[in-house]
Amino acid sequence: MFFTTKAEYGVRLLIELGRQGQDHPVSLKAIADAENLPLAYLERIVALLKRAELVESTRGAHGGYRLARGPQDISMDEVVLALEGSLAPMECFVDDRSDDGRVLCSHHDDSGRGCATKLLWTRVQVGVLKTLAQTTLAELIDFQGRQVPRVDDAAAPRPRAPAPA
Amino acid sequence: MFFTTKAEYGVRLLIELGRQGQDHPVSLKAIADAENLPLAYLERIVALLKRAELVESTRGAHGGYRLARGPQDISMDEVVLALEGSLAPMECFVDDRSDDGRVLCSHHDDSGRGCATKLLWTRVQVGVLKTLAQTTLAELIDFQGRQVPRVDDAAAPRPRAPAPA
DNA sequence: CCTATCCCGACCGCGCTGGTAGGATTAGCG
DNA sequence: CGCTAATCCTACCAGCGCGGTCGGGATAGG
Repeated sequence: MFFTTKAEYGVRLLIELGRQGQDHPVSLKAIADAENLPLAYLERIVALLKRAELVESTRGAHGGYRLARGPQDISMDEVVLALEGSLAPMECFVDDRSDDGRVLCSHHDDSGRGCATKLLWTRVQVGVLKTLAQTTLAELIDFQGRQVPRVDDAAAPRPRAPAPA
Repeated sequence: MFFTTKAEYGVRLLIELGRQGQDHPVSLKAIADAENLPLAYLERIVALLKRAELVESTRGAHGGYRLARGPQDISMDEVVLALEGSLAPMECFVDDRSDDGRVLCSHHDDSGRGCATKLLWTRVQVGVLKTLAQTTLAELIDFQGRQVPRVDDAAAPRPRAPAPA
């Protein structure tokens, strides 16, 4: 499993916020009901999004949350990073918090030569980060709008058997 | 964490086998010593590789393991798939074992509309699978050979501040 | 003041990961 | 014919992180 439900729920939450528009705050209760998610758990998740300045909150009665920016300005790398902490593909990767979600392998040398898996995990990580960065919240909201359930709606470069049953 | 140590150890194991050449079998003990890994645990890992027909074994004294094919014919998607089971980015993705490691989301509909995160996770998964498929064992072995420790040796498209301290 | 909401910290069961233990089987070698 | 080096197999176990709950505090509208 790459990601935990934190990422899943968090993204669902953002989508729900995006659907509602940014004029009025939406209560967590409403989102929890709509998406059928545990409210108490959502509270902890939305806290992560707030710390990352992806959502803003209004306290008190009729309060709630709203997106801090337009959905087209929210890319998924920020979101997933905020929710999951870091995106290390492997345990030995250690966060250097330079600017983006890059992390580095801490095995510089066991037994003289460096660890060869570094190349592999780095490639994977860069790939994932790039994929996430290229997907915006707006896309997901839009996707959910159309959604006549269809596989291969993603980036599915599979020129294969075109004839279904 | 994307991957567990099974993937890490398994890949290291294959690299070690690749370095030794395919003429004589290499004992797990030797690999465990060279890579400083727990032997008993390696046994369970190599069993996965054997089931996937990535390595072959010779029993008895002076036995051991060797690669089932040349390192340039072993791509990492096969390897990681064999070691980790499936590559589902999210829990709701369920293995359909069609031909490659693709898996599908099982939430076809909650509350009418389909789940919007599907687009995101599918993209990530396809990306990872592609990255893995494009990396061969031979590359990793070769990479370890050169290895003057260097970040940005992977696919690092970051034209940024060129001047370090 | 009451209530809806955000906020925060403590707690907890469960499953999986990483690792161990112990033994059975197989094959080269003296 | 045993000894020993190796693969093989199954059961076991501790620790930890995930997913989730609980209780209560702060805050603001009616």
